Amino acid sequence: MSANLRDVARQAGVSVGTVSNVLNRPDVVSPKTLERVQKTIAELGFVPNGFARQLRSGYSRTIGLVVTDVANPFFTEVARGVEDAASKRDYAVFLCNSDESLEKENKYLSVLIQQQVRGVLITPSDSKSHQYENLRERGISVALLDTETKNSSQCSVSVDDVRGGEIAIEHLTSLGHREIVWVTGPDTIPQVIDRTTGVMRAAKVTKADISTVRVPLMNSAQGVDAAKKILALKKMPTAIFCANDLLAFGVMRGLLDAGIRIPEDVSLLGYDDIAFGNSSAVPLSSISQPAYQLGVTAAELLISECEESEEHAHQQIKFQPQLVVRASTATKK
Amino acid sequence: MSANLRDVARQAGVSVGTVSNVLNRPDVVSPKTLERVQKTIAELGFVPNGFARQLRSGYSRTIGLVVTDVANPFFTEVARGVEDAASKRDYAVFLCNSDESLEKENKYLSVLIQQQVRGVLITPSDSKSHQYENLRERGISVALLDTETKNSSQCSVSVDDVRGGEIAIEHLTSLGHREIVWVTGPDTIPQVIDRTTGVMRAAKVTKADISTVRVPLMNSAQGVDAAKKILALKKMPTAIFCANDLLAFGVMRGLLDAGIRIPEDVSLLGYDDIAFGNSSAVPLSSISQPAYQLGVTAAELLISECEESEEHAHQQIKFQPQLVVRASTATKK
DNA sequence: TCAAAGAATTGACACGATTCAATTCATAAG
DNA sequence: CTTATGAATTGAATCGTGTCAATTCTTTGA
Repeated sequence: MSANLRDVARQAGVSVGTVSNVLNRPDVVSPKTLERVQKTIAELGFVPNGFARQLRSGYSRTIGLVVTDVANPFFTEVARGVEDAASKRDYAVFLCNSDESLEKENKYLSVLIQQQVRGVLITPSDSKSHQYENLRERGISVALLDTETKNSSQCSVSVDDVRGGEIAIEHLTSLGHREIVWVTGPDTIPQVIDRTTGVMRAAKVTKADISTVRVPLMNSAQGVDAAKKILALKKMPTAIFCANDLLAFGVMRGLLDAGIRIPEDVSLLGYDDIAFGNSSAVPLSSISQPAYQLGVTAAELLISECEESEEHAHQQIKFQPQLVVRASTATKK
Repeated sequence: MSANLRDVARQAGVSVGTVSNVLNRPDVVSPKTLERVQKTIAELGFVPNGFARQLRSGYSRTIGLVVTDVANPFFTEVARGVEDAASKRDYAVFLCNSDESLEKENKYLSVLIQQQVRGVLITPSDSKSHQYENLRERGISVALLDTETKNSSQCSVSVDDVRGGEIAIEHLTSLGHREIVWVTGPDTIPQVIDRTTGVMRAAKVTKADISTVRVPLMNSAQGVDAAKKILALKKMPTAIFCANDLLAFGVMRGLLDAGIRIPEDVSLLGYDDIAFGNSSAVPLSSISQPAYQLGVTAAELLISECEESEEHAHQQIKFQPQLVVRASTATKK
């Protein structure tokens, strides 16, 4: 079996306390012993047992990241940011996938509690959930990711989704579109709620006519379904705005297959600006979000909250979305 | 702070041993006490401390998954399979991203050792690595994912990459192509090695002429670079085969931007058959792999190895790739 | 009513690291 | 050569749970 602290101590001819010091406070041990112990550690291939360490210290160096869809490149980009930032601080990341289901989300939170994570970064799949208090009572920091928090008792890092919705409608109306279909997911998802708010607000100002097509999940298969629903409408819209790029790709495929041209017959706008956007059948115009940056910022914020819990001031950081125009949107003919 | 075993025991008026039995062997404790203790557990919101538990038992219910690129939809699909299967068995998954770097891979393996994972599923970023022995000595099971193992002392779940390479070249040559460019990654990556073997073998049989364009990473940005290199070639090929779809998307973009038509001027074939394939500018022909199934199978195999380490017989499972023809490949004119 | 068998419960010890008061060692000043 | 001081090292106690031999309680049959 693998070596433990005591083995190292015996081998190096020092006490376990000293070995522990070598690992955690190398400055208090003499250079000579330091070197000798480190050599022994290397020889035995000793790796400290994380559990024992954390059992004693009370804290782990692990954080949980709960996203609604790992298959969505937007979230993998976020995850990459989280992982890079965490790794820099020597934290490991548990990546969990809630699939937009509150049930799965709660299940994973339970698992994370058992794993005694130090903090959790979560993209809530439902606008109201009280499970988070539960975590905090256990001393686990929680920060909201890609969602703005209502109460200031927690950190959040988000992108202004209301503004994103506005920008989208402003863009489409500036191209002359007034008949717009808004393709979106369940109205329990925070991002959906906010983007809808922005859409409706901008529609009022620009006198655009919005009809909503709602699907249960925000992936590209559902986008194809949405396209069918749109084709079945009494009156075809002149523009379509989708709550994320995956939906938009599905809609695009559904429409192209039905012989509808983009953007000649209908303009199509996505949200997230995932990398594939410029490789799609018609390069997709979209609302861009700083995904990687979002992840990095969130992880740094969470870890700093974990480590300085007393003097930590909760922050709500909000990034601004940006319009990226490619080929799928054009002026109304 | 949150309650522990001792608190529950005191509150319920029993010993810690009994509470522990309630949790782990409820059959040995009397129904009356069982109920009382369970009620107390609920009242105090007690959740067992995973560390202490695992420290004592020596085993965690956690596995590590190391992939070369989380941003690649192929791997997120694999990861999804792993997670679903693990979750069914009550295991949590650490998802790590090696970015095709041996250094990062080793770093994550260290982290996984510290986290005392029960097993590791890994897509090696280099064909030879001895770190795995290190894990096994520590009692951590290791199974290879998406790579065939040479020695039968470990499990592996893979797709026949040699055959995949052959299928690809057979397809292209059957369309009349003889001048083919093989766009691929570093020849240290196992998949690259195997696919190259298949390519060369089939090329010999079909008398095709293969020239290789090698890029350091297998993502779509590198694909764009590869397209530039291809355009700079003395003689344009009539077909291009890419080691994965991301590369192919990049190549596609690079060529289309340069005014080259696909498949009229050149046929393009990818590998992985990721979901975007049918949404791309030109729907991409590709070699399909059962990604989700790969993940599920690997996780089940690994977990069964973990739990029945004595009577476990190592298995090498190999799936077969399949050709998916879309619009990016056509007969040579 | 009593003894024996079986069921239920107990509680000390172990897991492997961290912590910190106590001890030993090294150095410099008197 | 002593002593005072600070640096380095030690090792027992501790974290929260699982295990298991030992103990107590309950039931059963004569």
